[in-house]
Formats: sequence, C-alpha cells, structure tokens
Amino acid sequence: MGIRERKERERFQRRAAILASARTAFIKHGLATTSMERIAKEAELAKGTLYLYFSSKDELLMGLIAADLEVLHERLHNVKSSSLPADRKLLQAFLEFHAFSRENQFFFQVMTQLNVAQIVGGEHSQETFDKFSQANQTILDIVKHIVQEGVDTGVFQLHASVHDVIIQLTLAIKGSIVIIKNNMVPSFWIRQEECELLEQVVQMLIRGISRGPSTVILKESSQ
Amino acid sequence: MGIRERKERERFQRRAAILASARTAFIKHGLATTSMERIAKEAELAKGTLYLYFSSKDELLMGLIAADLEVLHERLHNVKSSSLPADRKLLQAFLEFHAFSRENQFFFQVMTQLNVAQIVGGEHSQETFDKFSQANQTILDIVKHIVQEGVDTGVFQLHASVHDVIIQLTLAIKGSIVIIKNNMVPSFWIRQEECELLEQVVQMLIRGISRGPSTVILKESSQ
DNA sequence: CATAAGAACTGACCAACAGTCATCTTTGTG
DNA sequence: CACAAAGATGACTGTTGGTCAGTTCTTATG
Repeated sequence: MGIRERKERERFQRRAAILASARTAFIKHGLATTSMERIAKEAELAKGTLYLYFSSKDELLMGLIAADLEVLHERLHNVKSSSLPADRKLLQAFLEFHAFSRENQFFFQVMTQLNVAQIVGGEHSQETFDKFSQANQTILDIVKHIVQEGVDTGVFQLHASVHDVIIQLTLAIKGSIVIIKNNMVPSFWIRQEECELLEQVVQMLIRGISRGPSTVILKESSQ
Repeated sequence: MGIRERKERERFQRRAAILASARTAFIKHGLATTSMERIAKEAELAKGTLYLYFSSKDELLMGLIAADLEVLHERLHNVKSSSLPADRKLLQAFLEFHAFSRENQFFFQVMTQLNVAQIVGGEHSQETFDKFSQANQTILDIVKHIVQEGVDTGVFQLHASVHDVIIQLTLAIKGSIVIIKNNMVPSFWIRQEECELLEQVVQMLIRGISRGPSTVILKESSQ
C-alpha cells in the first residue's frame, strides 16, 4: 500500500501549512513580534509540534524564504529567455529582484536575522538548507548567464572574472535592499522613491561594466 | 562651586566607561551572546545601573557605533583634504570605509540589530541619536563634497542629483559590507578576498559615474 | 558634626521567548 | 481487539531585556 507515500505527502503538506500560517502570522503581527507560540496558534497546532517539522525558528524562517526564492527564480528565468540586449536584461533582472522584495516584505527582514553560516554548520535537516542553497545558486547562474551573454556580444567589458563580477553585482543590490528594508539608515537620507533609487543604483553598476560611452541605459529607461 | 560640572563630567565618564566595557564584553564573548548582565559585570556595575545611562540595549549599541562613526569621520576628512583627483579620492574614501569595517567588527553587526526608525521614534535620550545622526550626516557631506568636486572638474558625469547619487553610492557599499560581515550569503559565493571584492564593487560604481573611457581607476589601482 | 534631601546604585523580580520532553492520542498492523 | 509506533501536546526550563522598591553614598545646611 501507499501508506508510506501518503505519510510522506501528509508530512510535506503539514510543513507547507505551517509555513503558510507563519506567513499569515507575520503579516498580521509583524516579524519582530511574532513568536513560535503565535505561529502555532495560527496553524492550530501546539508549539512543540512546530519543532517536529523545523528544528529551530531559524530553520522555519529559512524555509519561508527558500520558498520565496523559487518564485523569484521563475521570474528571473523569464527575463533570461527574453530577447533584450544583455544590459537591458540585467537591468530588468534586478528590477524583478526589487519587485520581488516589495511583494515579499519579509524576505529581506528575515535575511538579517539569519546567520547563514551558522545554519549550515548545525545539523539541521539538510533539506531546508539545500533548498535554500540551491535556489540561490540557480539565481546566481541566471545572472551569470546574462553577464556572459553581455561579454560575448561586446556589450560588457569586465575588469574581473565573470564569477567575481556577478557576486559583486548581487552583493551591491541585495545589500542596498537590505539596508532600505530594515531602516538601517536615517529615514531622511532617502528622499527618492525607493524604486527609482534602486533602479539608479543598478544602472550605475551596469554602466560600470559596460563598454563604451553607452547604450540604451543612458537614455530614459523606465517604460 | 563646580559641583554641577563635576557631576556632569562624571556622568559622561561613567557612560563612556560602560561603552568601553560593552566593547570589551563583545570582543570577549561575541555580539550575539553578550547580555546586559554580562556588560554590567564587565563594568562592575549592576544591570539596573546601565539603564540609568541608556534607556535600552539598542540605545547602548547605538552609543557604541556613534563613537565609532566619529573616528571614521576623522579619517574621511583626511581623504577629502588630500590632493588626489576626485575619482581616486572617492575610491580612497570607500576603502577607508572598508578598513574601518575591519577594525570595528561590531559596527556592521550592530547595524543589523538596530531599527533606526524605531529608535528615533521612541523618547530615548535624544543625545545618543543626535550624535549618531550627526556623524552620519557629516560623513555624507564629505562624500558629497568629493563627488561635487568630481563633477566640477569634469571627472564625473551624473545621471541624477548629487544628493541622490551619494545616497546610492553609500547604500551600495554599506549594503555590501553588511551582507558580508553578517554572512547573509552562502560562504562559498565569496571566493575573492573580501578586500579585493569590495574594492571592485567600488570601482564598478565609480566607473558608473565617470565620464569618458576613463581614468586611473581602470589601471591597476592598489598601491 | 548631625542630619535631611536627593542622587546614584542595586539585585530580586517580571514577562516574553525559544526550545524540551514526559505524557497523551491517533493510526496502522497482526 | 491488542498493541506498537508515530504524531501531537502543553507544562516546564533557562535565558534575556527591562523594572522598581529599597539601600547606600553625596552634598547642602543649621
């Protein structure tokens, strides 16, 4: 009989249900003020039960953003497959990244709570971390693909290896978003629309790897 | 008599002593695992006493990094006064920023714990926040000065107002450092030396605001 | 110097939280 | 049905940030 399979499926579903409840709880009460107890109540379970599915709060949080990452991955894949020139593609990819950060308010807040290195170290169910790691890698690969394309078509001219450059790009963008989303900077610094601000950061970076006096990006770029 | 003055001085000294003890405790036991109790013990005071000088742990942390910021400010001021061309100056300024981050390990870790907006909101002793805010502002002004100089001498060509651009620059660099210092990214992403990596991010950004095919920065830049 | 006013300090105490585990409940099997 | 295994529970533990009634030290005054 498929009892083993059914159990496995049920386990997976419950896991997903817990994540969904966690998300709901976070939206209701905010990230900082949502305890495991609250999440449990939202999921109509006891607190202890959560720990049968996640070895710690951190792992639960990571489970949340791992799921989000897969959504992002799909979106980026579409950008990659489009027929834009590489620099436009790259811009588009990072704008997608930013759009994603708007719809997943918690993603970048959770990120600040997580010490990735520490989670990798512990003997958590590898599953969660693998998924997270995998998603991260796939996304990076997409960026790499786009940059490589730009190099091949002569749009980009790099001053370091492709790998290094995409790490640098990703770091700068992710970092900017993290800072903004977590109010790590006096609010009066930020006079521009968040969206416009980030777009200009991306453009600055792209110009930094573009060959020649430049491309579409110098002109008005929105719309 | 100068009793009032002496009291005030003593109060200030004690405050400073607490901050020093906090720093020692953090270095001894790490940021995450240092409680107020520990700091108190290190300072040879009772926990309650700390709260006579800082309204919360957050404010104490902010006090720590506010002091650090003043050191940074001084260093940046030297760069500003140097006679380098603007792009080199800007590079130098951000490298100084990074060097600072190495010597003040906690600065960027503390930053992720602080919700600046929240601290501003509360009725904490305005003093701490003012100092923090002030230091931030001064630093920003230095960057502004350098960028403006670059514009005036034709080295830079901006695609937005000077104010917007310096915010963007600062955001990207600060963000990159925050991400690295807090392990917010799988460690195997980072293959480069941290220092080299950040330098290249900065260079990418600077190229992004530079006019023409470019300057010193394209060549080997260290040393 | 004696003493009162009050500033500075203390540590037992509280509430909130992540995480544990002995116990109970449900499910599958022979 | 009996009984074992898996699943779920919530009272409990240990730790933390923060409070506050009470103690000790400092200063002003008669």
